[in-house]
Amino acid sequence: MARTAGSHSENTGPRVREAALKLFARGGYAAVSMRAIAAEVGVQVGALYNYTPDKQTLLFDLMESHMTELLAAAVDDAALSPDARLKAFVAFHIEFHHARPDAVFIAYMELRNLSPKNFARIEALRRTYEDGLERILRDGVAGGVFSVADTKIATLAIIAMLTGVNTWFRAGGRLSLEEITAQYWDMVRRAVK
Amino acid sequence: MARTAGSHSENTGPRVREAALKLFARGGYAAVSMRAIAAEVGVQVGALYNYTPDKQTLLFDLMESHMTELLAAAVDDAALSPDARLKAFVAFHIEFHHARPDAVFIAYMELRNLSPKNFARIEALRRTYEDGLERILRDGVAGGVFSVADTKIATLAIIAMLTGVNTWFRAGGRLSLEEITAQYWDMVRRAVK
DNA sequence: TTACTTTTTGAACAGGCGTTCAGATATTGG
DNA sequence: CCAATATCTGAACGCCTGTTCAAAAAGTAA
Repeated sequence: MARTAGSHSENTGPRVREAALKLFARGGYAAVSMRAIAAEVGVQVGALYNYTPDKQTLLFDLMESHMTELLAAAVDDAALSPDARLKAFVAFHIEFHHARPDAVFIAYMELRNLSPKNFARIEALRRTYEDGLERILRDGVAGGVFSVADTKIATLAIIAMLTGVNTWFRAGGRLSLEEITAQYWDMVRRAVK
Repeated sequence: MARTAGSHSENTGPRVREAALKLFARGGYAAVSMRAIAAEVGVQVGALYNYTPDKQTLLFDLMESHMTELLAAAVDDAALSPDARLKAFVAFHIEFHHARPDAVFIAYMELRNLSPKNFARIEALRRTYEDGLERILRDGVAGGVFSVADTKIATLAIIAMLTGVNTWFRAGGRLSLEEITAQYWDMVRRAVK
């Protein structure tokens, strides 16, 4: 056997990435073999190397895509009030992360499996995202509507708090995501006031 | 060669656990081989099996020890005011976690590598810890000094926020742990007021 | 010294790992 | 229909995996 009927890189490529995303999130990068990814796709292991030069790059590409999408989606309208901008950030962060639990999990858990160079690139993207929130806080402090001792620490604290939702929230539970978002916004708002 | 000069289980046992803790935290459970742990201890791989029946149990024992120590150390004096109790909790959580970054990292990252039964036991311990904080919040709400819409959500939000310190704080940086603790207490206090 | 226990070695087991590549088959364009 | 290209298979490479165990050396107690 060789090329299979209907095979096409436009189909197989995304399916390789989807399978890797799912399996890495479920079992961890180190515990997932290339053969397991191939089996999930329904292909022999050698075929994966048409779509990635190696396993490490496959991981990095997933993380970089996630961070790039995050940055592209995180729009901040500096014309609005700091309060409105912060509220929008809270809602955006919760919603965006909730919609892609696997990518979020990987982006937070598999940093140590990146080569130093790849790690630095992902970290730079993350810092850019954090800077977006810190800018809001700084503007609020400058305008006298927020009161935080250190905007960098408040940034990290807020992001950690919001990202934590992903570790426990499951749709269909006691509260809807909207209710949870409202409560987090309430806590964040008061924490910086 | 066989038994080595000076070898004794009271020495080797703890060193096996220390090596496993360090290497699991650094590289992840799945990526760390028993041979790597043995090399860190300075022993051949077979010797490890005098100290653990298998790799999985070694991981579980590390996590269970950590959670047990956490629960033993987290004392809450219900005679104090909710405010004082919450402040003590914040300081305790930051300090306790800061003192054992490897164990904390493992306890949060390697849950998926536990067998279902072991996972359930660790989760029960974690829930017990969370319940301690929630009790403080509930008492504060009942006494009218705290105002939170949902004590369970506030519990999870606060713990996520505090645990986040471990991901970025390094001694010798811009701020001391005491200053950071003060700022987090400030944010937590206002978030529940 | 002797008998016994504790601890470690070193080799072995069966199987899994990431990666490579020649060759085979399917698709595409002329 | 034919030639060129895209895609996949299947086998192989050297190496690493968790675990087991007989044998050997060190420690202990009489």
